Amino acid sequence: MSLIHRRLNRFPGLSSVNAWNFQIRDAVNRNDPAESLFLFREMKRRGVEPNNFTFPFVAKASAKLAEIAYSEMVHAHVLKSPFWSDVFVGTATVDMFVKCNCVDYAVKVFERMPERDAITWNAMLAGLCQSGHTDKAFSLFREMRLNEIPPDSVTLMTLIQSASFEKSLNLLKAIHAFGIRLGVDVQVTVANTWISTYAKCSDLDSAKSVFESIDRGDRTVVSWNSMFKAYTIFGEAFDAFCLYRLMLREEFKPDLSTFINLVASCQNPETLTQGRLIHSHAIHLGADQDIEAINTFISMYSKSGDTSSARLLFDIMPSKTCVSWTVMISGYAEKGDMDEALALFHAMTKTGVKPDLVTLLSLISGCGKFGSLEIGKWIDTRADIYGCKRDNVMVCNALIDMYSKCGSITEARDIFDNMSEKTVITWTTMIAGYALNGIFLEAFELFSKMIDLDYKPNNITFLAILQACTHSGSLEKGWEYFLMMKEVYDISPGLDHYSCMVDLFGRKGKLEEALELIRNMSAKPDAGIWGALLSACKIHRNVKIAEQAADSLLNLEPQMAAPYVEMANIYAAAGMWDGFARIRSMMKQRNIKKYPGESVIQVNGKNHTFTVGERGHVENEVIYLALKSLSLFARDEHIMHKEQSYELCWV
DNA sequence: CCACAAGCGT
Repeated sequence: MSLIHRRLNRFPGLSSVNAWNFQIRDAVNRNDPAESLFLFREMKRRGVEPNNFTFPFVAKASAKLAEIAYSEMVHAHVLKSPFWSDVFVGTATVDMFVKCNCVDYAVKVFERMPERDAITWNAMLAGLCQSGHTDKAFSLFREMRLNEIPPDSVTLMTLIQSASFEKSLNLLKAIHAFGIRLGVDVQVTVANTWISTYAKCSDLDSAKSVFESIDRGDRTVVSWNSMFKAYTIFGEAFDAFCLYRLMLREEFKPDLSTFINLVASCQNPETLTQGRLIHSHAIHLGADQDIEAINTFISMYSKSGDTSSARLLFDIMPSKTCVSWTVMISGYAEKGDMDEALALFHAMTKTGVKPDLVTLLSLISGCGKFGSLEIGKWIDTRADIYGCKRDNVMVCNALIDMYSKCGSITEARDIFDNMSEKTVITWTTMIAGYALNGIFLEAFELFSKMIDLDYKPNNITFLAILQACTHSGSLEKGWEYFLMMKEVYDISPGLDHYSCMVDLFGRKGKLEEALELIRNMSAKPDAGIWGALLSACKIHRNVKIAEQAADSLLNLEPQMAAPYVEMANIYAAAGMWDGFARIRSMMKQRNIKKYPGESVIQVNGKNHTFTVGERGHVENEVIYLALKSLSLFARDEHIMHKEQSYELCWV
């Protein structure tokens, strides 16, 4: 208080409103909204009445704080003052409520304003667009036009946000066309927004053509960066790299975002070299010291399989954020090194960095993928300690997935049952869990329950339920779901769905039907689908269809050994030795080699490799004895499942 | 004495 006193007394004119106004404005501009609001209260306490300039400043401060309680207070003061009808004050209030995520309040203020100008309309429009009230936004926009408020470039930018929110290409094209027809001045910023929004709406070509339409001289580094980001979204790492070279040739200076967007396009081992080049160029230009950039580089290395480079960068970075730790942890978790991931997690909490949702989710999903049930349980019991409540839908979904992948289906179901709020993903995960664990009746039951409760299944839900059908051999049920998907939910089946159906028909020996289904597909059948048909032909010894399947398969992937081997076996089983010989010579001619499959399992951090027919492991005898008893056990299980699926025929 | 409100890429 004394500090304030001293500061206030330094301004002789502080008895006047203006002096207070400047203090309040300065605090906002210093990015100290709390101080600004404090000064406002102090001013009121001393009996100085705010004027029409005071409120917009205070509203801006409250908008920055984004606390509804403060905003309501400011609004109450506005209403009590004679300036509530002022356009500036009203617009600032609308904006304040928008920034507090209180669109309803903003609308109320907007509707009561006796006078509005273009900025008021734009502010209101932004509120509706940003909060996802797209329909309301467009009806406001129509009203705006009826009131003959000419839309400007800000209006246009605001509307683009709604297209971005809806991820609707049609909407975006409509707004783009509208902008062109209206002749709104095309500033670079507008063009840059077109680029990134086209990319978000999955239209890379339009993004490219907008970029190319900007005059060379008008392009800014943001234009280039937006293009890199676009290529990254589409996974076009090489195009991004070529564009970067062009950028340098045209003597543009890359900035931090350039590197962040550019290196983000390198996500797999094939692009590792390119990622390295970009990283070294960033070092060369001194753009490798920023924490966010380093995080992106670490992510690039670990996703490309170069964990040691990732770790090196991680270890030498001077300070680490939650993202840095999370990127490194998920690098290990995705690779299956759960022990190292967990060790790093401990180190993270020890350092005092609080894990966030992403940290937990990547750990949990790693446990599921690699069957680390113990670690998974450990994280589960501590989830709320680390700031992620166990009632968080995403955490619960991940836990259901983890438990069911580890075979603990009852624990998965327990979480499912205790969730206060479920999404389609929750249901899908649970159904997939049952399918994976061979508990098909539950999967089907859950699916109908889900529909009874008015959840709308999506393409992944249908994939899960079709997989349940495939694994239980329930052809009729599968066909029913397949039709339901198209006819009731208007979801066109993807390659995976077709693959399931081909598998189902194939296993039942209905090879003609399977082939017919493939022929009627709208999309081009992929290797998985032909492969499913081919292995079905092998079971049911149908040489004719097998030849077609193998033929299509070899057209798609001529270097893949499996179809040759499969086909050769089919010929052999049918006693067609000339066919067999033809395949063998084809393999020889095309230099196709079949490597025996390997199976790797990690025990206590050591890799153990097994190949077909090989008995070289030190503990060979124990292992194969255990394996034998397991397969006897599995046979019993199998019979049980078969009975279960017979039951289904009566349902 | 001066002045206040809207939009945009990572």
